[in-house]
Amino acid sequence: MPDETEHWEDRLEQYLHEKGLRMTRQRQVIAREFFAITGHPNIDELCARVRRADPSIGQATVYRTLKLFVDSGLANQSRFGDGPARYESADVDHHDHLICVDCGRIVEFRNDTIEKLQEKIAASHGFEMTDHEMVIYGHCDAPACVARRASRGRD
Amino acid sequence: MPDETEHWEDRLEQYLHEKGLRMTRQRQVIAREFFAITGHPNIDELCARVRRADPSIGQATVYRTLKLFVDSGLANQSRFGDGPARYESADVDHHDHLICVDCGRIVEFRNDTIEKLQEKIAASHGFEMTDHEMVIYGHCDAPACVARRASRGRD
DNA sequence: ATGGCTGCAAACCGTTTGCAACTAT
DNA sequence: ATAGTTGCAAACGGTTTGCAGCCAT
Repeated sequence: MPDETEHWEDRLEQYLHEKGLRMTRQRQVIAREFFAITGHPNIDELCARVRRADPSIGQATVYRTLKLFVDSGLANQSRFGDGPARYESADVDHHDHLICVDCGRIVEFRNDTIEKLQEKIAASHGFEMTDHEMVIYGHCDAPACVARRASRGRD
Repeated sequence: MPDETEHWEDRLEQYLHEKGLRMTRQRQVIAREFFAITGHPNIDELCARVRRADPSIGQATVYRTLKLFVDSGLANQSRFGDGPARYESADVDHHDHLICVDCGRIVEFRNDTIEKLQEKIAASHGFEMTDHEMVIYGHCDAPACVARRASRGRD
């Protein structure tokens, strides 16, 4: 189990060293921008941010670097519905997602009862659980969403 | 709530009629093939089967027809990991999926405690749940998978 | 100097769409 | 007759990849 208290700088450096890979200016910039974001950026959003810091960085490099982060365990990839892949730092505890089908707001939650049940369910079917995804879709209580729903209901 | 005891023939016909749409030879063939499958076919697999029955049916029609089934509530779409969309008949009770990361085997399960917890979690965050997806990934106990894992563990 | 890394553009793959011909109503 | 439907092929959007040059080691 990785030491979650280490900073991503050290963890990334260590991973690169282990694998004989190299720390580059691009990887530094992408990592700095990525780990500064609290949220679930997709590649386009990340690309925009990265390019504000260094416009010369190509989209392909951002794709390749995020894949590197996922492989190294520094980031997690999620897919919500049909949309593009979204990423988040893995330096926090595991959690699942709640998504508003109206405004796209993403809320994180964690429920230990469900986590434990998942293990149990997997085991009862002869599976050794390695991972899981859980996304709940619904209408959130943001004023704009409630209003939109009310006016649609009237039609 | 739709009457689950009606056959898909009637439900489809009713939906088409409601929406002013038409029953065509292609839709009949695709529906017959789709509802005869127990499993989670993707478009390619379905297409292959449909074309065995009628080689003149185009892939686009299969895509459009499955979308129709989903819109009508006759089918559910799922996405597992990165792969293509998979479909299954909605004429059975809701369930979630357990997928073997080694062989791709898909096992269905249902757990009412989790279902109820999901509602509660959504509500506690001010969401009105409309849907949810839950996929557990793991290593299954099929002999081939156990063997593969054992030999990989030795490396 | 070596071999990993980069940006670019082209390829890829699942899916959607424009179109002219066709067909269920 | 009307308007929905079809097959085809082209377009699409997100992602990956081949390549020639670049740069960290």
